[in-house]
Amino acid sequence: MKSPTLNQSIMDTLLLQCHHLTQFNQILSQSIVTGFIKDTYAASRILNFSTTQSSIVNLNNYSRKIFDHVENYSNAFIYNTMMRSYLQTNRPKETVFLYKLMSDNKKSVYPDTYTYPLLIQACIARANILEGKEIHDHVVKMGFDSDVYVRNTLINMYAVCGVMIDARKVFDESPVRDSVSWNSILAGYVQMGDVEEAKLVFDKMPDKNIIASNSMIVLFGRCGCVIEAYRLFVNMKEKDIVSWTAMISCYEQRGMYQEALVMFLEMNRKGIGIDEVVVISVLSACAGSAVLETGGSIHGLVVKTGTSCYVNIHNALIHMYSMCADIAAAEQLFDSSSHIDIISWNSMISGYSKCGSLKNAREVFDKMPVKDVVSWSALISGHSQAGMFDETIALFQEMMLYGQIKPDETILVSVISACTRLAALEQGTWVHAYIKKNGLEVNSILGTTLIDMYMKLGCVESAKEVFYKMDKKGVSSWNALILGLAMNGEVEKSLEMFSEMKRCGVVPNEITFVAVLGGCRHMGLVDKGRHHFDSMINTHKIEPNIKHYGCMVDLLGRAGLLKEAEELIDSMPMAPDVATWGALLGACKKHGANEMGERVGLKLIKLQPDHDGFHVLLSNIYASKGSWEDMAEIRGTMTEKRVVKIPGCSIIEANGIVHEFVAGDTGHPQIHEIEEMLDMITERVKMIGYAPDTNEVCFDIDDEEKETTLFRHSEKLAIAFGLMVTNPPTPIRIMKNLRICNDCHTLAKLVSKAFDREIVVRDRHVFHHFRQGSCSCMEYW
DNA sequence: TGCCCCTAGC
Repeated sequence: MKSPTLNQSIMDTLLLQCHHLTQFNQILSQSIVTGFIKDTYAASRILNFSTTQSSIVNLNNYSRKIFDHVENYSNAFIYNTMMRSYLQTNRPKETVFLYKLMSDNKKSVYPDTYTYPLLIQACIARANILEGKEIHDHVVKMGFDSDVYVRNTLINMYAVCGVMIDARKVFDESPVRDSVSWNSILAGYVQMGDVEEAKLVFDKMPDKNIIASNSMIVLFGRCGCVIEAYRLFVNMKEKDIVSWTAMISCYEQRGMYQEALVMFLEMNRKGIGIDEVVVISVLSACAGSAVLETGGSIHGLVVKTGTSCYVNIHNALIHMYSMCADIAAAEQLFDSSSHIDIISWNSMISGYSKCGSLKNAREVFDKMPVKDVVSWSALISGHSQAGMFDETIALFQEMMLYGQIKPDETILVSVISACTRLAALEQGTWVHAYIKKNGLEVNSILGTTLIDMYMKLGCVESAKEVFYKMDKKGVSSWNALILGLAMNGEVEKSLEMFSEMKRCGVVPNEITFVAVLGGCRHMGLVDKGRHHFDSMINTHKIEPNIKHYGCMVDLLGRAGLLKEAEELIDSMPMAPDVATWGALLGACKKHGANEMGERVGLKLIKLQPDHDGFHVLLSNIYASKGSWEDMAEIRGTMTEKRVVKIPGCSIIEANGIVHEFVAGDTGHPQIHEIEEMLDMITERVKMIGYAPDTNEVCFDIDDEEKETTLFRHSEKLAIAFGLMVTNPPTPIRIMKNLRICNDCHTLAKLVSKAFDREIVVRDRHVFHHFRQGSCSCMEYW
């Protein structure tokens, strides 16, 4: 019986004015006392209120109370309302439970066409496709499968679960299809990234509504079809904020930040308005392009429109300022946050790293209450980019020891590059083993980083293995392989891979040609070098850059074609740099072209007065022709200008520790043993024909002293140490900062034979693999 | 009496 004091319209008014829990409780108790709640209409109003006004009422505490009071079950209505309440408050399990309750209730209430869409949504929320299929069977049995709402929800369910065959079946067999049916099936293909099928569906659509068009723009954006996205966008009869946002984020994701910003400005001019989504997208574009000005004015706009209170926008602003290297603005926002989100903490780490303030980055990191993989990644890659390779590896080890975080691709790439730079092969191999053991995906970037590491540390076979196992090889992967093979003396194989690359349809870029020409240079392949240089310009339409010219000058110069090399320098469209002249100077030294050498050397010293190498080369040219006075003058200039000859330095990794030797070094703790070993080496190699090549030491000193200086070359110390602390068949791997000298080269060849050990020396330019008395460089370096 | 389906960002 209805109370005279409470009816539907009074209740509606009361609920409209209800802003506090106490008021709600009054309405509820009045409904219960008067018995008004027994009516489904009243109960559903109260239920809906408690679902939508979660800030006032916690539905969990009330739903069953309200539901259990209902007596009038004339149809499924109250069940549907209840199911929707559960669904909207993220309790899909209870939605399904209620359906089961309804099916075996004794009041003979049956599900209707409204029940199934709710129920199917509950299955989607539970990601339970098996349950969904069961419901689909019920739908057919109950005869609701002709209802367009039910069918559309089924299409949607199959589509979001990725079962496009079933989605398509429901779609194709539908007696009636409305725009939602088309949109739902299209959404499935969009989600799968199936551009071809999506295009077919979209083309067939009778009316290309705004939702479908927006989805297509999103899909084109994700697949990188920017032009198609734009074509669709401009042809749309009407556009909404979603269309604009989709187009902007399409540009943003392809790195076309300028276009994204222009589009945002146009959108503003047209008075479309802004929301949280578009602001975040355009702030990402500002962050990506480091356009601080635009970022700042968007910040102003955000404050004006009051959207700055969203935590996501706050995060995006901090990220934008960090990436634009305006660390002060980022700090200000960060410090003013009432609650700091982990994304903002991470942005601050990246921001400090970007500014090179690694100390601050570490401080922020240490203060963080909870760290995720992004935090570690920002810190580790920050150190790697700052060239702090020891710290990069130490942080990685710290992270692994901590144990909670699985490294992501950025971290792995940073650590592997650090290993490459430090020649820490053991550590690098460990990281690779970790990747394999954990089945992590080796994508193009990670694979290329691994190839680069193995190649630069002289492990050609391991590099090749990585290359062949890669599913997607980018042009950089091929470049790393081609460059690496050439570096390791396998120039023929390198050029073969270059042909193979072209055969696979991969378009070479300018870096590829640096590698190819570099390979020709290492082996003195003048004709091949000329051929590739020409084909780069004429076939591949790549303008040679200064590096390509440098390679060619070096190649021609080394082959003794000094005049042609100098002519090439004269023909360069850009000003030759020190490396180009340096290559010619080196060639002059090699071929005893003292006149040209003197000319080029003096030019170089003018160009870069503080470079040690040119002074040394020039003084060596004077020394070799016996012009001791000129040489003394150069040495004098060097002292005057405080040009110091960079000492030769070799590093060798043994049992996980990197040992460094400098020429003339006496500081190593095991120096006495090393010297004894050196004596033994000398005796053994002298027996098979070694004679010290004292020409290498171009100081004006006597022969005996020359020999001693020669024996203090860093690579000799490293070889001796390597023989002491490693066992065959492990190769002795050494990295040298300068080029290996003639004498050390001869000695290494003989040691590899006399001691039956492989020695791998990476000098400033190439690898030398010494095996059984010969070297992979074929005497050409 | 009423209620049910499809679109965008980090």
